[in-house]
Amino acid sequence: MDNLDHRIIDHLRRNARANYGDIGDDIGLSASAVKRRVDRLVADRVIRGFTVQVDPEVDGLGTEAYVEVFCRGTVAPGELKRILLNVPEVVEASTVSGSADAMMRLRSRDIAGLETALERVRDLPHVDHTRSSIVLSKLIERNRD
Amino acid sequence: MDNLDHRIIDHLRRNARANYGDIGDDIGLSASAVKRRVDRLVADRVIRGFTVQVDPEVDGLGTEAYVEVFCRGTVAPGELKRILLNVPEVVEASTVSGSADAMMRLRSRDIAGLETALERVRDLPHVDHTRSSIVLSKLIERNRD
DNA sequence: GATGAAACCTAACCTTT
DNA sequence: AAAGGTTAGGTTTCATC
Repeated sequence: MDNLDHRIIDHLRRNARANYGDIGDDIGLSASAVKRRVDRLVADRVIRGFTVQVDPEVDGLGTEAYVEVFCRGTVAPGELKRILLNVPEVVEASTVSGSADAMMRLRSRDIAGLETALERVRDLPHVDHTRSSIVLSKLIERNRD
Repeated sequence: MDNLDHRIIDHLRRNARANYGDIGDDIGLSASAVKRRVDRLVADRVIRGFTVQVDPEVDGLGTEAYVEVFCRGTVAPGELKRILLNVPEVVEASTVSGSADAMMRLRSRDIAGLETALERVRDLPHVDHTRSSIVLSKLIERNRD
């Protein structure tokens, strides 16, 4: 992870479909040297994937909520992950410090979709209750994912 | 924006560097038909850009927290946005339903960086207090951004 | 959807440090 | 060894039909 790797990542962040020659021209390496570095970055999981930024309206998932999950007793993170993966609306989930066991981000078509997803989460084993904050309007979104 | 466009976008979400031929094989179109559609999706700004998902440690932002913001009185969303933009650690912010006025996601180098960012948030005008949940481990991350 | 020329990817081989 | 450059082939892109 030297300076050249950082500059390659910067370039790919701006355009993940850039060709190796152009990246190389930018940073002063040959195309094949760039390819070798990109391959290594992918193999080392420094680069997790190449993706596309899409107009949110497109997939009809305009409704979002932050939901804290409170469990009964102690639940291992792996177990929690396994059970939360059953709810497709769960876009993100992390164990957190504080009184909640986990924080999730949910995405759905509309409020009704959110409601059914929340019912499913509350019916999962170990889950005691949840506490939701429905997103009213997005103020800031600085993409670094 | 028909079903084929959706399937192209799904494919690109999984791998933004996929070639047109492979996408075509997946959905039953020729490479050139796929290219025309992708070009159109980009021109129409349905596809906003192609980017890369990188290990957060790489840019030294391995520590993450969800933070609820509670304000004194009522604050307009635009005003809240303006003041939160002053804190670079705020990666995401939304107004939310419930007792908090906003939910933020913060990213920083380490816990100390999080602490100073939180101090800055609490010192902003209108902000009364905050409630933080520091991420211990990420369980799920289904990318839809 | 097909065609073909230009551009690109990629792996093997060579050079340099 | 480790990292970059060069070459050459097969593949992909992309404008045109």
